[in-house]
Amino acid sequence: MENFSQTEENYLKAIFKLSERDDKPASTNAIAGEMSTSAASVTDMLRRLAEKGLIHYEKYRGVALTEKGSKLATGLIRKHRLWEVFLLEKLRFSWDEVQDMAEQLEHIQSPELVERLDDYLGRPKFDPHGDPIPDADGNFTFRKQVFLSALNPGEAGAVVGVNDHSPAFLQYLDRIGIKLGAHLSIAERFDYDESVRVLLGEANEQVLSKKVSQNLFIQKF
Amino acid sequence: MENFSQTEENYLKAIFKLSERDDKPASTNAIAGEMSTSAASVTDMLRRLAEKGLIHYEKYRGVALTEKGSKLATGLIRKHRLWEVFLLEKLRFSWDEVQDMAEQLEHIQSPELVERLDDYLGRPKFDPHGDPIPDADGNFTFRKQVFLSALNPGEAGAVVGVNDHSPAFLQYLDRIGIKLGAHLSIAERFDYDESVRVLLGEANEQVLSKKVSQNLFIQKF
DNA sequence: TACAATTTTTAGATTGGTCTAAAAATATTT
DNA sequence: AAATATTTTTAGACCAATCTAAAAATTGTA
Ligand SMILES: [Mn+2]
Ligand SMILES: [Mn+2]
Ligand SMILES: [Mn+2]
Ligand SMILES: [Mn+2]
Repeated sequence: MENFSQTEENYLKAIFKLSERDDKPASTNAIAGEMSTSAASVTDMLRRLAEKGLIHYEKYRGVALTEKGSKLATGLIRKHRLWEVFLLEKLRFSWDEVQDMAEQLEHIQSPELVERLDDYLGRPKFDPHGDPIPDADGNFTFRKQVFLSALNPGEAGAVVGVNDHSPAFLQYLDRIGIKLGAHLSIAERFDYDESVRVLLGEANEQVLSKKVSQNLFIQKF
Repeated sequence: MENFSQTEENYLKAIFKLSERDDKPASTNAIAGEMSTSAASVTDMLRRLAEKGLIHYEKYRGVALTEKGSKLATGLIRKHRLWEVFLLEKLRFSWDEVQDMAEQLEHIQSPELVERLDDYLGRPKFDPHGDPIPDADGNFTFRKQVFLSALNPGEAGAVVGVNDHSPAFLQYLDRIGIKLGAHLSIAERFDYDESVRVLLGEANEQVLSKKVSQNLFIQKF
């Protein structure tokens, strides 16, 4: 397999993420936003990625990954998430600290290393944020989950993932005692601001804002 | 601390290695050889590195690292060797496989990661090839060692390092049963081709070529 | 449907890293 | 010391990745 630059790889990941989000071609502007770069730079790069057969690109029409591009992006996500597990499980970093390091580690080129790492970590299926880790063939484990905001009073479930990966949000969750696997049930929903009162575990009651409830993935019991 | 490109970092390492080897300024050609690039490219890069205060550079006079450049190079070597230990000890790679991966991993930017990794590995003082791992302050553990070729018949010691890091040499050592820590003594020296007959451990006798004996570091008993 | 707003692309420039070929400086040999 | 060989630098070019400003295309609205 050819090698690609870290920049090219980051573009592929960005396009993958955007297509996954909306399930339609990613726009130049959206990619520019995701990559914190100018639209002009994106157009340049799209031309190059198309030339290398990594994306389908028609001027003004947005872009989608080709099979090849998709395989590559999935591989990057696999590496990113495995390294996150390593940093958390083995080096004892917390879930709000791993992003920047994984962002670099995902570009290490060595198929053998990825497989050994996967083995060493016990072939985890999810990363520290609850995101699925694709297997070596690029298959994601699917999990039935809903936003906390979609639960009705009386319903209960386990926290299985976060939608917002920002350190600020993750640290907030640490602070109020919510971590992956935590059990909770909806005690009350306030129409006023769409906040919810939840019972966490046995005896910990908290009111969570609408924003928070829209960023927590719950697997219903 | 500013960040430098992987290329700049690799140049610093090359210069460090060359200065260490001869203890005098590194020449443009020597660096070009080390980096597998043209002398013209090296001259270009030297100008840039000098501008950034990483090297002392006078046209036609060769180059030496500044304090700043030396600190940086030492940090890279620290990372490189720690990652090698990780790959060997944790991921079970062999000593002839780790070079390429460590060459990439050494560029991961995160001081915290290095320290955690060091901790995780039990603060090793030497890497899988017997090379000393500098501590966080850049201090190398010094070890009294000689080339096997410098030993006389009757003398004995332990193999503590290799001078040649090529997979071919390391695989050869694996093949004839020499690994770090192995005990050996000189049974006989042949003037004809400067090869030596050594006793390895209890009962394993081998004749080693001049070339091999010049690439093994021995700590005398 | 025409005009305005927005998005996207193009044009032209810059920086880092590389190359080959030629010129200049240094080192070696006679 | 002069001639020759070697090393190093310069000149000029190329590619990847980026930028700003301007032009072109598309989309939304009156
Ligand atoms: Mn990345
Ligand atoms: Mn994650
Ligand atoms: Mn390297
Ligand atoms: Mn080593």
